[in-house]
Amino acid sequence: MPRPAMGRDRRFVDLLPATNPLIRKLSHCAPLSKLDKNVLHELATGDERFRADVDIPFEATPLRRAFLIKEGLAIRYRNMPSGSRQIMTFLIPGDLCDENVFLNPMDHSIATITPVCLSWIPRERMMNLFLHHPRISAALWWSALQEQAMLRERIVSLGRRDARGRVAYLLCELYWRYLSVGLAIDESFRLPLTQMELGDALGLSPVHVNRVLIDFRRESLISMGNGKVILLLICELQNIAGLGKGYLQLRDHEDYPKSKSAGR
Amino acid sequence: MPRPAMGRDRRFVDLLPATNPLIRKLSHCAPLSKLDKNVLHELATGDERFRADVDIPFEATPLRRAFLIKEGLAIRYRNMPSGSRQIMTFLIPGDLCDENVFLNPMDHSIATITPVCLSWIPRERMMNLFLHHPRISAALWWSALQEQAMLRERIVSLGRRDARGRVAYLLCELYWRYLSVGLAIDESFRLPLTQMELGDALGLSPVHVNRVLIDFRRESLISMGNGKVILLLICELQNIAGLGKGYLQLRDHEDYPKSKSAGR
DNA sequence: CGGGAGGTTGAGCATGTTCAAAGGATGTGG
DNA sequence: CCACATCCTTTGAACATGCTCAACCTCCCG
Repeated sequence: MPRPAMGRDRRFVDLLPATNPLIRKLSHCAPLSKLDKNVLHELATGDERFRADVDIPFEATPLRRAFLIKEGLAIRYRNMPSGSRQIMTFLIPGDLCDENVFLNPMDHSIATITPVCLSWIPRERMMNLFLHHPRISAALWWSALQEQAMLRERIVSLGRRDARGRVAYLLCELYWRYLSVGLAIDESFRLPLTQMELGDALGLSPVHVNRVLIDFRRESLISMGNGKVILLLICELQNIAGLGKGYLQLRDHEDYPKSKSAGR
Repeated sequence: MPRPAMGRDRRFVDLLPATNPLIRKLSHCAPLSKLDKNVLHELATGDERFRADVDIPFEATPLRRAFLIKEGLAIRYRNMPSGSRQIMTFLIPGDLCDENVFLNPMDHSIATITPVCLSWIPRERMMNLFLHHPRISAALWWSALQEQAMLRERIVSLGRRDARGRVAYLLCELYWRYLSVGLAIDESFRLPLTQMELGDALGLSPVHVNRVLIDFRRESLISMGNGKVILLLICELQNIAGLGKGYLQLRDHEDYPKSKSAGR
């Protein structure tokens, strides 16, 4: 039986997003005007590229700023004194990361998994958003709340799901997130993670991740290969994760602000 | 040896906060003008009181709104199909909870632990904040990011800390949070949780929580009784949790917006 | 062809779980 | 004021899920 070899095949960049993933994501959060979208489009300035498997440096730059992932996959992680590592979050295109988030300098680190293209957002430009673009402000807040919900869901995973449930949930979460920025096709998406990285995200040992994945494949729940995953039976995966039917789909705004425009 | 009886002594309400905890919390996030503070003060309208150990109902009200905890302790939790429960978050005075956060209707529930006093914030008033009070907007965003950091820290707990580390961290987190809204005196604060509830928050069984707590007391790290905890050796607790010295203290804004006032 | 990274497999082990029972504290009704 | 009921804590012992360690395998790439 040929090995699926899911892991490091990191030469590819993401499937091309038709539209700016940040705009796409925030559009789910609040209705944005043309102007808002333009502002967002010009928010993130010069691109900077990073190789795979490197830390994104911070201390180098004294001034704090945010950045936006444009392409690639990164992680927010923390090394424990014991030598183990916990991956807190995967950062995918469209994700915004404010360094101010660091409660303490180097509370954690951010590293690339694949090659990453990101662009920096100076502090004052971020502030201008709040001063002059209330709908974007609302969208940012709302988006932060959605991310909170995702983090809470991961807390549930680590707290109360067994290994199978955790793996199943992670696959679903990543699928939904990629879907919401237009980077999943059908039930498949790129997942260039080693089993060790998966373990570090799931609070499991790599070998146990391995066993679960093998089971899932044997049960025809998923199929992997070439750094891509296909979720063959999403419903069943949700079941294993203990989620109701459409559990974590990102819900769009409903009654969100029909505010008067607030141009710069 | 007399039992410390930490658990249910829920008759007391919180120590009286000298000032509005929300304002107190957001002041850490961005410099607020007098006006901002007034707005915040009048943000949350009619008080509503709940008994201990009841769910806060939502479906009853079709219109979505947020609420603010004014007094008491509540939890955000989820019941798993298996019958177990995961507590995602403790809600303490000053915490804002937007029902929109629910990614899906009843994605999870909110229940009181002690008697709780909260007040509702209508949707449109929330929106006005973003339209007319940019510094508050920024503070809200920033506060949401801080909460994210807290959630990530809990992910680390559940993913990579052993039982002792989890308990130690939780105690520190609650202590810091109470401190930031002025509800901790010295190293002690009210903790009206049963060991079962602690277990549900920590992803541990109640009996194991028990054993850890007993150890901690034997080691004179903490002291409990009457629904109060005293952290006798915070440094050592942080060590056990694998945190550096001042790890999770809430850091204040530094270079945050010195924006022009933006009165209504 | 050789080396390295990652995947697979097995066996013993450990942390934390489950189940069960008993002990204190508190509140209620007789 | 006592008896009882309830809720929480404490303790012990068997058990289980997932971990560690170690080996081997496979693929890819230089």
